[in-house]
Amino acid sequence: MAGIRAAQKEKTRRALIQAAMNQLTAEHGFASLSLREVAREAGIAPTSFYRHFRNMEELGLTLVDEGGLTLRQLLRQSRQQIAKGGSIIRSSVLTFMEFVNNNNAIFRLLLQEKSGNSKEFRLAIAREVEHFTAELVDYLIEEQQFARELAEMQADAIVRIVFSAGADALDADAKERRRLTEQTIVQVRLVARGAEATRAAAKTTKSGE
Amino acid sequence: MAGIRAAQKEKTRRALIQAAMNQLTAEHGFASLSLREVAREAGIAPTSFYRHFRNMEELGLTLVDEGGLTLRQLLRQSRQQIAKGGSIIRSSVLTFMEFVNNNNAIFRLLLQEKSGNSKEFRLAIAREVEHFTAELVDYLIEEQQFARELAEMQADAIVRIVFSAGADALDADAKERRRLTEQTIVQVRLVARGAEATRAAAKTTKSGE
DNA sequence: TCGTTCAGTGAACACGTGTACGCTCAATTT
DNA sequence: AAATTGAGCGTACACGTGTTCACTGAACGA
Repeated sequence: MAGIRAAQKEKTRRALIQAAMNQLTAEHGFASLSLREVAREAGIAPTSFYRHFRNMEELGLTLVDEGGLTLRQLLRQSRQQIAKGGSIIRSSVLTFMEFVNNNNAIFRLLLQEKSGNSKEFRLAIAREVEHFTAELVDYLIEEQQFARELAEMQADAIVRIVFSAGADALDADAKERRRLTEQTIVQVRLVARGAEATRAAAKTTKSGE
Repeated sequence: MAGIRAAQKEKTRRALIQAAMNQLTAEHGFASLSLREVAREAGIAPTSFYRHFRNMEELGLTLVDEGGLTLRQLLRQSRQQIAKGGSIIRSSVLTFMEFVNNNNAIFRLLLQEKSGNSKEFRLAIAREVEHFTAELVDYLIEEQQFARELAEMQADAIVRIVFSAGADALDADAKERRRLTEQTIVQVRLVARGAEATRAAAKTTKSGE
């Protein structure tokens, strides 16, 4: 009942996934990944690839899924750091940047395929980003008592800024990355302050009627 | 002195650029563009390509340059139009979204290669984006009397938001694109208001010392 | 008018690609 | 013990790729 056979299959499946990851560098993206090279690095014959994936796209979607999984781990981490106190904005941005730093290849894949050539890829990644935004919206409504519409505007803007900064961080050295992180924190606070001012203005208007 | 020869060369050069544009679709990005196909569509032999560009990368960089130039000219125009009244934020965002809509292929190219696999591309596009930001910074300092640092934070955040929204607009239908445009205008105003509040707070602090 | 320049050509080359096919042989089932 | 399954292999094919090279002939400068 050990399933020697199934275990071995899973093992080489992981080898294929790992091989694909390894070949994803700044210079060599998923689009230019070849079935043969991936198979070679995984230590199997090119034709054996088909025992595991119908084609390269299917492998790619698997990678995106795994990337999304890791991204949700980040979200959980971030939420825990908020719970134990400190600046919500600072700790969230720091956690995000740390993720980008530690999962270089995956974040790069997500970024590239976000505006890549496969609609299926684009939709899959858009879904991931929406999760991120939705959780931020919930936080703003429940913890900060923002009106839904204003919370959505704010959250969407913040996510755009943070992801965009994450993209820039990929090409940056350590020093530049620190600068970028601090800048992002300031920018997110700018948005938060703008939303706060907007809320205050709305209240004044309403009470002045 | 007409330069029949030079004129003809320029003509087929334009044909090559146009051919490359035509082949840039949502499903078929620049990376998977082939020299031979581009040459074929331009109506010349594959080998003649080299009379105009050293390789495909050079062609791509030309496209990036042209796209960036066009966009900057449009935005400058739109900024000048505020002299005759109207919201500068609204008209700038509208202009930008119109560009995205009318120059689908180029904007897609900019987006993809922004986080693509060629360092030279990434740098070229980063340079274009810096141009936008720099012009916005100048405007904020000269026309709105912001301090340099605050102007830079603000401008950078705005550019990130707008470009990110532009990216989403590529996959959106007309209705969704309108919603996205209005949302972006609100978000940019959020940032502007946050910067305004920050400036006001700083002045209060200073005069209170 | 005569030599030079040079955009465009066509054949050829070496290479990497995806994938179809039939085979092996150990794990598994009957 | 015998039959079946299926992961992995090796060969082979057709195809598109970038790039080389020697060439043609019209536009050009002297």
